[in-house]
Amino acid sequence: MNDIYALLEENNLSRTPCRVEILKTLSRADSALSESEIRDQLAYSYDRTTVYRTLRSFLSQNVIHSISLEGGEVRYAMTPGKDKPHNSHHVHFYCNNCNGVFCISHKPFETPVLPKGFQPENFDLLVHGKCKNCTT
Amino acid sequence: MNDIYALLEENNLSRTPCRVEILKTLSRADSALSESEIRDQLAYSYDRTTVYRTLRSFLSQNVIHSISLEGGEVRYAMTPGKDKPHNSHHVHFYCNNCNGVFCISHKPFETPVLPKGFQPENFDLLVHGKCKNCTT
DNA sequence: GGTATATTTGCAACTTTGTTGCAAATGTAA
DNA sequence: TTACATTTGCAACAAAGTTGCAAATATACC
Repeated sequence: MNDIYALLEENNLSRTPCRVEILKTLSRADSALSESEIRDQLAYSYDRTTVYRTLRSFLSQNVIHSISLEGGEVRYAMTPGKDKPHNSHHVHFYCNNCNGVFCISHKPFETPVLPKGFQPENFDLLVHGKCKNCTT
Repeated sequence: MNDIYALLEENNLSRTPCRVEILKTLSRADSALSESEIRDQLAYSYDRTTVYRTLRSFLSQNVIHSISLEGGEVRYAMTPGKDKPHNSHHVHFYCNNCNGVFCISHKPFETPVLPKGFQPENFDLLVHGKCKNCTT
């Protein structure tokens, strides 16, 4: 709980109930949540717009990050180790079975050689498969 | 043009003007297009629903594939080498400058070790940076 | 604690996208 | 050319993205 207050303070975000609630929800979530899942899991119901805007401001401060799935679905999760030096390699895992999305911590991974003229800056890898809960 | 007819035939899709148009549009596109970009570039205007459904059927036949960007934007592009053996590694490049999305052909790339219990099936890598047209 | 100021919320409104049902139009095969 | 299977356009509605504005709330200062 203090972590959440600290996180808000670090990012110059005032401590409002909606913000605290959303961070609590995302913190306790096992996997990344969609906007509507977040809304459904809030203890108190906030306006759609408020949740939308709160997510925007968390995103812009890098308090949370979004993961875009096939077909355009978007999920949100706490940004792990926000304070650590910027990491340009991100790995997420999508479970074909339970539809869960997990942030995978990892060392920078090998990246493919790109055609002449392409200058890479960062890498988002989405791995599809079966997650730890679904591989019996 | 004959390629397009052949592609439709191979996939048991009847040769309708809308389908031919959409494939022509995607074929001549340098980068992946959004649904509305496709609609705008068609020589004749088809109903939104028709374009939507046409894209669905192309997707399900793997004639085209979709790329999901940050924030949930979706782009579509021809599936290169649809007939080649299934490739579980996909690489796309998003240009931060011109917003173009490019399919990158490549050899299978090294993938990071996943935590215990996660069973990978395929890998989608989205590289952000500057594309060949924008690196002066 | 009380107040002034800067933020955040809720609500209305509107755009775009995703999606379905249905009847009319079109493609395909015989 | 007919007969049947598909595809299209249109109406309709849900969900998501987005903005403006006034009311409610948080934060800083006395």
